[in-house]
Amino acid sequence: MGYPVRSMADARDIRQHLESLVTGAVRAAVAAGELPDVALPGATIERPKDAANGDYASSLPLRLARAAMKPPLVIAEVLVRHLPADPAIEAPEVAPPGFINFRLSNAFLQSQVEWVISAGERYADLAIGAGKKAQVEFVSANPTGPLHVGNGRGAAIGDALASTLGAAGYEVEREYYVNDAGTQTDSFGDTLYARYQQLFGRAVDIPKDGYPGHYMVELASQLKAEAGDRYLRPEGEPAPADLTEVGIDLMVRGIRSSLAAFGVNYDRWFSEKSLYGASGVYDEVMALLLANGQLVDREGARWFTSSDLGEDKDNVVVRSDGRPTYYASDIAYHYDKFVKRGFSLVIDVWGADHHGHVSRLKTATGAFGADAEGLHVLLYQLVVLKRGGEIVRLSKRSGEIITLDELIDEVGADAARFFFLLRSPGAQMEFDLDLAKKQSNENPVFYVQYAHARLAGILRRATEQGLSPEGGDVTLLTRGHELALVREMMRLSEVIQVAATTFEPQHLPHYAMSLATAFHAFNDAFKVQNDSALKVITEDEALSRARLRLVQAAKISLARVLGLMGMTAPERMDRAEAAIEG
RNA sequence: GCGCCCGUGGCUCAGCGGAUAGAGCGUUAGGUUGCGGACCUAAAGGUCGGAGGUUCGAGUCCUCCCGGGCGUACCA
Repeated sequence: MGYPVRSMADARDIRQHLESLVTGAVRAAVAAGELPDVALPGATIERPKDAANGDYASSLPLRLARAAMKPPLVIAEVLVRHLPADPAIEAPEVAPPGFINFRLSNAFLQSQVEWVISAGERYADLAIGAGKKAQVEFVSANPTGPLHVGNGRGAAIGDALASTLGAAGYEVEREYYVNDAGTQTDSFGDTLYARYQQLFGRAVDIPKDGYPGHYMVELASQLKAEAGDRYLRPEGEPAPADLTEVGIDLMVRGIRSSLAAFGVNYDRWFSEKSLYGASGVYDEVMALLLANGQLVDREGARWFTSSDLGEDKDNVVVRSDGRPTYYASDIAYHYDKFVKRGFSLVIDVWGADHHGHVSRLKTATGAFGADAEGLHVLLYQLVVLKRGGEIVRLSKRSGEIITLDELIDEVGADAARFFFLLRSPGAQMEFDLDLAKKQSNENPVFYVQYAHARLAGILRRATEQGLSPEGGDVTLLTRGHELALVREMMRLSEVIQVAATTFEPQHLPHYAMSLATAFHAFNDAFKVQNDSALKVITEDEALSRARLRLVQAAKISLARVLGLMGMTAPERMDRAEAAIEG
């Protein structure tokens, strides 16, 4: 009762707090002549795997043993003697082979419930990106066809990463780079015109390097429906000059709505073509590289002399026909990102088939004077689809793809996102369509969302009974299942910190599952034992309010991580017919 | 050939150089007539592809080998 909640550290800096306690103990031990004056390694506070070893542990004695010429256990005991009492933790313990284990005090854990509630939607926000501008560019698929399932993986990863960086304090922008210039755009336009002409009864073949997919027929139909024969030219004459652009715009419109259906909204759609327009970005960076002596004309083309900068070979930036390559566009684009717009952290989310491009882009980034360290290319591996036990390989341009729209239709955006995020980007993943749409306990998506719905249900029920969490006394929360839930809630900031610094969003869904587990176990504990003293809502009103306070905080935590993943946090679950018939 | 990614229980995959390698699904044995069981508890199941090395300590770092994927364009 009356514990000075605000004066304590919160979950965001408890590790740092413990670290400073330990280093303080080292200084004290050195001053007392019990330890030689040795250099300290950093970051020694860890999370023991086994809860029996406490909430946090320091391995400093193990690291110090050699330099201090003393056994780790002896060092640990010396340090523990010099550790001051602290309200956030119980008495530290020494454990072989030389750890110092810390257990958080109940008072501290209880205080976190209030902390979470006061932080609300911003709970677990960090400041590691404060004052820095970050950009996440993702999907950026060619607007020559609809998005497929693989693009969905990039969308889920990029969007979640952007949200996570936002939570870590960065000012974040989401961007889609529209490849509306270049050779693929041309053959797209040629295909579109061929399909368009076919609709008017002309016997025209699509170009051999064109796009055979059926969606091009649909696109032509859409064009005909919207514009009639306005784009038709006499037989044998070339397509009207603006047809390609109109087609690209239609395609981009479709891509934009697919992504919106997936819950992804961009701050900016950046046109590749704009690099060559009035902005003058392309001319500017090329002039810069030329002045640096990093461009040479050879064999009729213009080359970037990347081999001088450690690359395997030089690369063409201007073809012999005078048109810039994709590489040239990308150099200009990243010049725009770093130099023109001042992002200090730039993340490109690419499919792994582009990995050959990473190194030379970084080299170019350094060449125009930006800090290439600020550029992170996050590669994600292929998606293999599985349906009915069969593997469906996604192949580009085969015309036979499974679109993102179809995936959303079939399994829903939430489930698709969760499964995409669950796997580390670097691992090839198998996407089991049957599992993802299964509305049963085989599906972890429902497990997590159900936990949130249950939390909401409890609060709803309490309100009906005239009970609210207001004024709940958190110091009444002393049972194992209650405190275990608080411990799990506290991990969120660590998860955000790891995800935001390693750019690995897979930590989010894994954390969401264990938070849901902690809640389900808490929720179940009192039911199983049929012990009225263990119910969330009991005759004991004070205890009920305290538990509701915890429920409120848990709901905030779970909603936060669902939000970071771009998933909805449902107040109730709608059971679909599929589950009932089964 | 060279370069990058991946190889962890039956399946799909986590695992910031630390203490007995984890989860979900599947399997087995229980609980649960519920503030929404799409729940909970427990068990069985792995020489972390192989061999060396660094370290007080290696699934994690280094080298080599094996297997799978991708790249190695004046395509993107």
